[in-house]
Amino acid sequence: MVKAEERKNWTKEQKLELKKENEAILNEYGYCLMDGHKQRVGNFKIEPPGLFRGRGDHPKQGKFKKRILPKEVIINIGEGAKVPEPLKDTNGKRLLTTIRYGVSSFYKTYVVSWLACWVENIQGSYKYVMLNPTSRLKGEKDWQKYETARKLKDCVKTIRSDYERDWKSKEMRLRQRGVALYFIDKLALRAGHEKDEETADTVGCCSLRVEHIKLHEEWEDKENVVEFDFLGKDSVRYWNFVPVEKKVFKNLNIFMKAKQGGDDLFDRLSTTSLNKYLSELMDGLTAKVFRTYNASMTLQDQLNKLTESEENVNSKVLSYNRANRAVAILCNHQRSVPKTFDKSMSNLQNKITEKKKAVKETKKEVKVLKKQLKESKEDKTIKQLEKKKAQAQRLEDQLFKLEVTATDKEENKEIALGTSKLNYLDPRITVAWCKKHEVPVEKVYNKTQREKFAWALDMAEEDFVF
DNA sequence: GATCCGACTTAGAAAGCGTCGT
DNA sequence: ACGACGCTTTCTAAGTCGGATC
Repeated sequence: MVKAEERKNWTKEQKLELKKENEAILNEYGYCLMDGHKQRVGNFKIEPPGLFRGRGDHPKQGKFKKRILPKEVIINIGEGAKVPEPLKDTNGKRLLTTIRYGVSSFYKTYVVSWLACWVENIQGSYKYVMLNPTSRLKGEKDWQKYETARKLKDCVKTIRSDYERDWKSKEMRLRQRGVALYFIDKLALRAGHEKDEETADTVGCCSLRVEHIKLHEEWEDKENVVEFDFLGKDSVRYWNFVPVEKKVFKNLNIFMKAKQGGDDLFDRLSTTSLNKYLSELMDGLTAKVFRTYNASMTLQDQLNKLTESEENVNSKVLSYNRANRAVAILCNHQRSVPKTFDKSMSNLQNKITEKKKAVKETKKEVKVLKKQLKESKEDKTIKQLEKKKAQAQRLEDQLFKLEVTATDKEENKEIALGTSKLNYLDPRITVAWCKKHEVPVEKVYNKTQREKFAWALDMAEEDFVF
C-alpha cells in the first residue's frame, strides 16, 4: 500500500495510470449480470487489513483486523454459472475460493441477494458484497419500504389510540409497551435491541435505562417535561427536552420507582415482543417503519407549510432544505462541524459584502444615467440605462442567492441532511414537489441521488401524496 | 423465552476528485 | 500549473429484524 502523502507527489502520468487501472478494475469486477441485466455491484473490493476503528467508546478499538484470504470468501453464483478463475499467489499457487451455488437450495426457503461474503475477525460477523443502490433489486426494496410506511397512514390513528389506552392498563407490561411505542412514534427513536458488552454502550428506545431520562415537572414554562440524554447509534448523543402527556409522565415515574440508574426503564418490554405486537396490527409493521413514516410525513407537511408559490427557485430550494432539516433534526442525524466551516463561512461573508458594494454602486450609476436622460433624451443613454438596470437586477439576484446560501450553511452546521434524504424520505414526495413548483430536480438531488431514485423520477406524478 | 445467526438497511467520517481563482 | 475548496464517492461500522437454536 502506498501512503496518501506519497501519492500526492506523483507525476501527472502516474496519476493518470492509476486512474486507468482503477477504471479497469471497476469494469472487470464492478458489475454483475442479474436475470440478464447488467447491474452495478456495491462494495466489490475486500476490506484491507488494518486497525479496527470502532465508533464512540468501543472496547475493541485498535484491534487488528486481519487480511481476508481467498479461501475464506464464499461466492454465491447461479448453478451452471462460470466459476471464476482462481487468483494465484506470488508463487503461482492457486488460491481457492469456496463457491456456493444458489444459496437458497442449501437450507433456506428464500433467495439471498449477496454475491459474496466472508467472516470478519473483530466481532465474528458476516460481511457481504451486495448490489449498488442503483440496482433494480435495491430500488424495488426501497419502493417496498415506502409502500409499507404509506400503509401505516391508514392505521396509525387506531394504533395511537390503542397505545394511549395502554397507558392506563392494569398490566405493567402493556403500560411500558404503550409508552415506548409513543416515544418511537413521537420522537422517531430506534427500536433499541439488547447489545453485548463487546460493543460501545449505546441504546435505543427499548434499551433505555433509568439514567438516560430525567423528569421535570416544570421546565421553561412547560409542564411534564422528559429530558432524554443518551448515546444512540454510532454513539451520537440524543439530548432533548420533551413535554409529554400527564399520563406518560406519571407512568415514567412508576417505571423508575425503586430502580437504579443502570436498570432498564422498560424492564417488561423487548424489541421482539414489541415487533410481534406491531406485526399483528399491520402486515410488515415494525418499529423502524415509524421512523420512515414520520420522516416522510414531516417532509411533506413542512414542504406544504414552507413553500410559497411566488418565491423564486432559490428560496424554494431553501424551503426544501429547511423541510429536510426538520426531518434530520427529528431523526437526530448529526455530523461534526466540518473542519473548514469557519473559513468557508467567512469567505462567503466576504463575497456577500463585495456583492452588496457592487449592488450599491450599480444603483448609483443607474441614478446618474436617469439624471442624464432628463437633460438630453439620447437613444444611447436610454439603452445604457436599460443595460444598467438589468445589471443591477442581476447583481441583486446574485446577492440574494449568496445570502440564502449563508443562511442554509449556518443552519446546517451540525446537521447531516444526507442520511434522511437517502434512507427516510420517499423520493416521490420530492419529485412531486419539484414538478409542482417548477424546481429542477437537479437542485435538490445530486447525480448519485438521481440514480438511486430513478424509479421515483420515472413515475413522477405531480399530485403524489405520501 | 433468551440467545444466536444471517441478511439486510442505515450511518458518519474519510478519501477522492473536479473546479475555480490566482 | 497549482493549491484550496466543496461536493461526491467510498468505506465500513452499527443498527434492525426474523428465524433458528439453546
